[in-house]
Amino acid sequence: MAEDSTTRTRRRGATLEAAILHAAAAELTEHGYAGLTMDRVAKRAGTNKNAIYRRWPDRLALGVAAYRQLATTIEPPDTGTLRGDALELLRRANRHWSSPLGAVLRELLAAAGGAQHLLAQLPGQSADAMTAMWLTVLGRAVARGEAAPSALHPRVATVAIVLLRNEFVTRGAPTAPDEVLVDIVDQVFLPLVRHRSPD
Amino acid sequence: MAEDSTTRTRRRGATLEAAILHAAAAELTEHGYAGLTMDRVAKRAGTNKNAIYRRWPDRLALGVAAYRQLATTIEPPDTGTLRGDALELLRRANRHWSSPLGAVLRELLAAAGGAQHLLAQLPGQSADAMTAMWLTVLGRAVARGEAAPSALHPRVATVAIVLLRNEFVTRGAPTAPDEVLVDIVDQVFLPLVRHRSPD
DNA sequence: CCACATTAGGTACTCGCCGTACCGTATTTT
DNA sequence: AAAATACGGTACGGCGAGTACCTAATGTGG
Repeated sequence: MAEDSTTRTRRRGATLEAAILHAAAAELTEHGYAGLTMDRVAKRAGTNKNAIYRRWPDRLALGVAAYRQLATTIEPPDTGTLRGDALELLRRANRHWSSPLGAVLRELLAAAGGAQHLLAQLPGQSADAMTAMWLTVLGRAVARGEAAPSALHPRVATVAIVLLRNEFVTRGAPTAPDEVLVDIVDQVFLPLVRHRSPD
Repeated sequence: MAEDSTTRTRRRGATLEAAILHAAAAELTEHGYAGLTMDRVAKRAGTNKNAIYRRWPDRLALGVAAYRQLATTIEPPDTGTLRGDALELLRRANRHWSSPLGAVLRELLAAAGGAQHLLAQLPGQSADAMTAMWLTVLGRAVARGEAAPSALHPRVATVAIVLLRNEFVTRGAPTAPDEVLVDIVDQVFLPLVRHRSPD
């Protein structure tokens, strides 16, 4: 058949799915989740809403899937000191949550409410991954004698990151000053993991 | 004029405002914020949307105002021990966040995004009020010698409640088991405020 | 190489709900 | 009594989610 400039072979399957996700990710960065509309995604992907609804049940699911495209997974740091590792982790989180992408993440978290199956798909958000990272860092510190073994406790290990997240939730803060991160580490995290009552 | 059964003197001003708020509060408890529609509130209050929009700029503002009707302000406990006070505060928060009203609060927080002027109107949510309560309790503990004076630090004082809130945010948990509260107090809060590095 | 099953594309539609406009009428104020 | 104010009724514009239905392209198995 005639291949004029606007005609390209019809996409299907994985190709089309990738195009939709790409379009959704672009819309997400430009307009946020609130401004993510199915019609615009469809138009931008050069297709229509049917193709989207055949793949994702609703707007939220598409939003989560598109966000995953944008988020990168991270490796635990190893600066040699617990203080350095903790600060590095907090700074990474601070950068991410301060970025437009962080704003999108917060919108998605809000929209997901308490739907675990969706929350679990948000990288760096699944409580398990975050906890594992802090336990890794803390485990090395225990081996170096920088922290008490009894500190290897999920709730203790993640105190710092939880406190930082709180800064974003309660203050509507766009970004947390570095002093806050230092404060969290020096006033809360390090005292907590160092001197622990023998229980 | 004839007063048949359906005719009552037309309400205005504060009377009407109270009726609207009452209706909105009822809708809020029955359907949550997501299910709070202006049309239903108007109908339930026996008026129409005009009367609402003359008073509140949009649905969110009405939702916040209605929530305030439902939420009660609280006094700091005084059980005689820091552990008792802390547990009591956490249990109160747990009860509230577990209740339908707590779900509404989370919806409102999500919808408000980072709009301080609205966040500030949510009782028990304004960071200041919460912080003040914990500092009060902690101050008494310091006076009793149960905690180090250096623990009188906003971020330290509120650690426990922040951790509990985190349970609700990350797990979509409907309620936190009491063991979690005890764990937070004994594993994190008390160790932190008791043995602090002289710094 | 052809019949058939899939799946994309196009379009139009329903539905819910926010927010606004207009206008007549009751109540208050002067 | 007249004027100003605020309520009540109703209708409407707009947007966006999700659905229905049909046509056309693609791929697959015989």
